[in-house]
Amino acid sequence: MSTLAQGKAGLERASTAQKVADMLRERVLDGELAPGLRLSEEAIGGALGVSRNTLREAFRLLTRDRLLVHEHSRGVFVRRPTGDDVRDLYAARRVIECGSLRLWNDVTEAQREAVRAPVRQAVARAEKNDWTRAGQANIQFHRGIVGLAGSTRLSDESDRLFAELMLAFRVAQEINDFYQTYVPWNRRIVELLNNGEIQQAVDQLAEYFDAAEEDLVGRLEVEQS
Amino acid sequence: MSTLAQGKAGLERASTAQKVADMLRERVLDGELAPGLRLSEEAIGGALGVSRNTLREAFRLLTRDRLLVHEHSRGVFVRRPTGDDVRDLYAARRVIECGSLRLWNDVTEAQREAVRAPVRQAVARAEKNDWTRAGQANIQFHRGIVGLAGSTRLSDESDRLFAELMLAFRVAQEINDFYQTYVPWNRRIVELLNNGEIQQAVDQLAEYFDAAEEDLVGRLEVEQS
DNA sequence: ATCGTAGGATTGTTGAACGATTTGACGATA
DNA sequence: TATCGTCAAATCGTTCAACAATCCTACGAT
Repeated sequence: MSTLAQGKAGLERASTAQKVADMLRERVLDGELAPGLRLSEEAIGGALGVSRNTLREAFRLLTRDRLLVHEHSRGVFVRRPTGDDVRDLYAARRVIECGSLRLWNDVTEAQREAVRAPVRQAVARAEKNDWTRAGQANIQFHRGIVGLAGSTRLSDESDRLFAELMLAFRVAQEINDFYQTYVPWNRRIVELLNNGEIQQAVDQLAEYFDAAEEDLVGRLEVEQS
Repeated sequence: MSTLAQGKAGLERASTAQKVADMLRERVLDGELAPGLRLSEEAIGGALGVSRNTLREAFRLLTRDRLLVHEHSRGVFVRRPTGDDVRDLYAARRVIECGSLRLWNDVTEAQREAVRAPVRQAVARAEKNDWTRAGQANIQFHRGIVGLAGSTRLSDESDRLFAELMLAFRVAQEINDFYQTYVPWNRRIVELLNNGEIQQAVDQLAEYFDAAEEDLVGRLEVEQS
């Protein structure tokens, strides 16, 4: 029964460490815990009402997700992506997303719609100048692309890359206006896909990555000083 | 100074949890800790002389690497990959490695050599019927391919995929004879690359994945019962 | 201004403790 | 005989307190 299988997910009690990690992840991604900030075990543990041991387990989880960095005997810090990190990030995205996009003709219609729908949303939100939500839709667009590959492992890793990129955006102070340039670009990619011009769509996506990377790295190195 | 930079890596004291995780990782990958086995906190912790808290940190690390699975209030187990896992794994590898291979003409000669050399090694070892080392060289071949992308994040994730695949091999009981069929295949791929026939090489690699996946899934579902 | 050095703060790790959950065996019931 | 509670033992989840190891800072000495 599918209903029972669904309920199972809800039944799985999340461990305290997992819940703490989820809470901290949100705080990091929404910017409340800024990149570079040191997370004191005592302070955070006290504020959240969990023991140091449990908190350290949560830290390990987020360190593995590359949201925190762990320095021996110095503590954990909110990751502060560098220009090199961003280059590495985009090198990975180029391979993953361009490779996934090439599968366009081999996937289900539902998978294809998971690429198209977020672009429509992004366009609509951009017209209302709601750049925050437009940005979220943009991420959904890229999640949809990776989803074409049909691998949860690949999708999970991509989610980590996206999260890390969000941190880089924060360092570069370009939360809102970044997507402005690229929404039409995404729209064009979907058009090419709908016309069956897969190779052109892949090329466009690659160019998008080139431009986005250069832009972000540039702003980052300025901020670095 | 490069010598100083090298020394730095050695200076970084690894935490106890990290060392324990590394030791357990070896034991899992060399088969001493078989897939499906439950890892008692008390037994393992006692044998290794570390406290339960530290051991649990190590477990978290390996769980994140998908070598262990954590079931709430039941403990951690050595992962036992299913047919679906293998399909997911290969879906990811197809995208990552085929996408990386396409970059053949855009990378340094050293990167290309990191693909060729392991194949020569694998061939030499296969001639001596040293299938264990031939298998290791085969992995180096695929690591080399991913390395073409130049992303440590992508390479790290691929290493996790490889490790998980080793577990699947163990469940399928096909440690030694598996690579026998595929060594010549890899040789052919390198030949195509050297001749500049990138697209053909990518196609061959994709076919290799198809065959390997089908083979492995088949043996796995037999073993499942 | 640079270089030790001592002291305080924080992390690394341990061991014990106790509630919560799972497991498996033992009967009771049909 | 098969199924269903019930209960005890084992194990996990989490906290707490303690101490060693390490890092950071401020203070002098040169």
